[in-house]
Amino acid sequence: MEVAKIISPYEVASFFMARAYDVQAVEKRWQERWASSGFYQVDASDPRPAQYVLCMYPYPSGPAHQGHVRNYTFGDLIVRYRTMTGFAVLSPIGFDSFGLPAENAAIATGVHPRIFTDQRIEELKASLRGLGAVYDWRREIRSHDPSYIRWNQVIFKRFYEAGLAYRAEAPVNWCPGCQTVLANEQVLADGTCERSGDVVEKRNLKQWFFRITAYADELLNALPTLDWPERVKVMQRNWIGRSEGAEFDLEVQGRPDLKVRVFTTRPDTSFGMTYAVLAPEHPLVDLLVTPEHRQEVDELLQRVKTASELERSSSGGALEKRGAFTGSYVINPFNKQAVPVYVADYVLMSYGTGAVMAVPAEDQRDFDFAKVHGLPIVRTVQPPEDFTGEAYTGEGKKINSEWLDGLEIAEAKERAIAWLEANGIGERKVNYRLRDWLVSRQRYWGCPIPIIYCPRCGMLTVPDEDLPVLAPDDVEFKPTGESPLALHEGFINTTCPSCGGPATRETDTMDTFVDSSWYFLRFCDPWSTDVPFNPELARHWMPVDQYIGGIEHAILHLMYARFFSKALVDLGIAPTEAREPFSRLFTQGMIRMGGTKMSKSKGNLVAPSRYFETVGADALRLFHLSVGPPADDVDWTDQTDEIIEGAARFLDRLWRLAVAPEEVLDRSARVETSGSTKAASVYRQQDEITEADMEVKRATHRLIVRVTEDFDRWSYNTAVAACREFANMLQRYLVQGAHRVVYDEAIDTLLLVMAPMIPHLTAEAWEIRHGDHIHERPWPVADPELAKEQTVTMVVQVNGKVKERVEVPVTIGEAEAESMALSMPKVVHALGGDKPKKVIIRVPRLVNVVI
RNA sequence: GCCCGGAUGGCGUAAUUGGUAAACGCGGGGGCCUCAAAAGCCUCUGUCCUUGCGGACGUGCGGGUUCGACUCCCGCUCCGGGCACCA
Repeated sequence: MEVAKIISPYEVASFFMARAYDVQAVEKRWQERWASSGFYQVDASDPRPAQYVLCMYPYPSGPAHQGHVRNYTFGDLIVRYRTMTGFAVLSPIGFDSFGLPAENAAIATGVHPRIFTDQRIEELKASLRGLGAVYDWRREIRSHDPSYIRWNQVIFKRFYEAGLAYRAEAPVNWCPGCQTVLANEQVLADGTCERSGDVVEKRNLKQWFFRITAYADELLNALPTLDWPERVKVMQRNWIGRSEGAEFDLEVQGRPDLKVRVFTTRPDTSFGMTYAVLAPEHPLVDLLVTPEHRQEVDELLQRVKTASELERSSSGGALEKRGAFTGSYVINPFNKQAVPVYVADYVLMSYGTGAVMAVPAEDQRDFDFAKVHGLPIVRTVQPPEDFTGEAYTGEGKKINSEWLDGLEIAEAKERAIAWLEANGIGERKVNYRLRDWLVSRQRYWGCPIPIIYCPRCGMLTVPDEDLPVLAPDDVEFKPTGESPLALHEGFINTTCPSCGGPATRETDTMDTFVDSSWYFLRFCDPWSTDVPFNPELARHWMPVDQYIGGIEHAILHLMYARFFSKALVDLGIAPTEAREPFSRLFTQGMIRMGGTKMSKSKGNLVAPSRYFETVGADALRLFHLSVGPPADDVDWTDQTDEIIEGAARFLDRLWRLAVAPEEVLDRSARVETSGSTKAASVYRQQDEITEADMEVKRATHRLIVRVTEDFDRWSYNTAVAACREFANMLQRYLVQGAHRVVYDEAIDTLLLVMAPMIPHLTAEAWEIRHGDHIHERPWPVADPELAKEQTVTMVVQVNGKVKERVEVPVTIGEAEAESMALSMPKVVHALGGDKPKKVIIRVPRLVNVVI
């Protein structure tokens, strides 16, 4: 590394007073330079290898909150670091700008959602700039931009044409608070809306769906190939919920025209079926109910219909399983026995066939129901002798199962399925918990679904040349809950693209998760006007090398985006490289306050602007990097401000070390000499390199190794610790008399490795020292010889307890280490003249004398 | 209920392969500088016993493996998250 050209402190006496680190001015200056220089704008023609680093598309809710700050600090660090290591890093950003809050604000204040949203975007952009995060702003996308809406609608059409989008009547989750349909994923376990908290109701409506289930197997099978946090992959696996089993028919006694089809994952337990159950919504219920049981069943159905999701699931538990006997019987094909058919709300119409064979001995839900209704229980698996539970689901040998007796479960399953298939009664079947994605929303502030209904021609898509279909601006936002689109005559009424006659538009808009399901592809080519994005440009950048976001998107967004990517590849719109869109994912922890969620009032207290205006963005960034592992949650406490101030103090000290070393000396010298004299010079005059100098040189190269390794393993907190430790050492070195060449290399290295973390200060200090831009410098490379430790502390133990520590060369031999250890007074004393039983030597770290 | 994480000083945390537990920081104590303060600098800070030297204990709890365990194994407790009648 070249010798730094530093402005001599002797030239201007008041140098460091004049050039004291003015946080606000320096940060502003560099933010403007990064914005205007185009340094972080990259194109596919760039000769450097491509990297794509992306933070999740933010919803613009106004100024950034600390969760954003954390996210974008990590993202910015990677962008700057990878750029320094020689990559052309694509770092785009945009805004997930459709959604309910803007529309609710419009209802409350009358301000149009577009105006509201654009204001919020400007506020968020200001926060991002204030943080010093760098982006290729030319590529900015907003969901509500007509050019984006257009391609959203084109993609919807392609999905529709390929059978991936369809319209169906379905019982949907209706939130009375939001006055709209919710996806299953937006309904919490207790049956309330994740957004408003209202109890969600069931309604039957014609809705638009995306056929994500067509990709269930691929979404599941590709998970192991992804470099994602294991827990996110587990969540996705559970959400897809693949289960293997068999589906088969049960003949209805006395009704040769009817059959009840059931799905089971345990075909081996079929001999233990003692009854069958239909979901209340099952179409056969009406046909199977005998007149004498009609009233009882009707009462049950009535209760189920009015019961909210909440009641139905919470009462579920174990005991109060509600059900009624239909009066009909079905024949168990395995043993030809007739068993009663019940209707019960613990069976769901939406999974499998909506009907099950009940085997109480091997299924706890069936067991609970059988107990309440006095139904027989027949074991088909021999439980262990000490088994004290009710239903037994463990391993064991088959019993009471005729030709399956004595077999293990897995083998019995295969035989049972083979038997069903051979006899034409049923077959092997795989079911998924994953449902198709309901995308219809009865809302204004979203992407309109490009469909026209013609009384003569039926359902038609809007021709490509007429896209985008845009929502009209002249609507009234009223708290009636109905979408303004459904009330706007000018929007609804149109002409049929086929026959030219009068027709009406679809008034539903798309779930905003649609917008965020392909934006990362549009970022590759946000300028294209003839296709959603140029596939060659997408091929160049995709897949995203590092995707960063919150754990809260582990299931929904990440599943939808994977589905979209696969579908777009199959439709020929995206290149195969995009099939799995995010090769590496990092999910950061959440910011918590007072142990729970951030309240609005408290949330305001931690607005980042408060720190930008005082300690500066670098201090806030340094705090977020150092407070703990990036994946862990952060508790925002009383201590937090003090830690941030500590970060600011460190920055001041780093500034002095880099551009005003004489001040460091001055401040320390006052202690050393009680202020009577000042050292004559910052640096030692002698030219020879001493062992102390070599120690600093070696520490410098070790710093490069440490920080680089820590960056690569997402351990920013330890990278910061390494830098602080190094700075502490440099300060002592300076006070004790530094060799100028060694010191300059050390401080330059420290600035370089911290440049991705605290870009403003390092850029300013570097410019003063060298006159050029630190972020355009290459990442430092350690000399492996220098990075090696020369000496190490060897521990001498007696029976595993540390007795002595001694500095030894790393090259120490076993014999030397042993004799050194055995001659130590404490070891000699412990031995008391005896020979050690055993000596364990692990050079150069440890000798353990066992006596 | 099932599936994942996690538990280390007063606090946030570190220990990358089974080898010095507590790096780095926050807070706190003492000191220097100052008329004084702020800032800065130096220093101490796991617990207990001891005047000191030194010693004992110490990574949620109980066992185990090992010369040696924060780390591996078995059994628990508590906390956080996900799923929750998915047959």
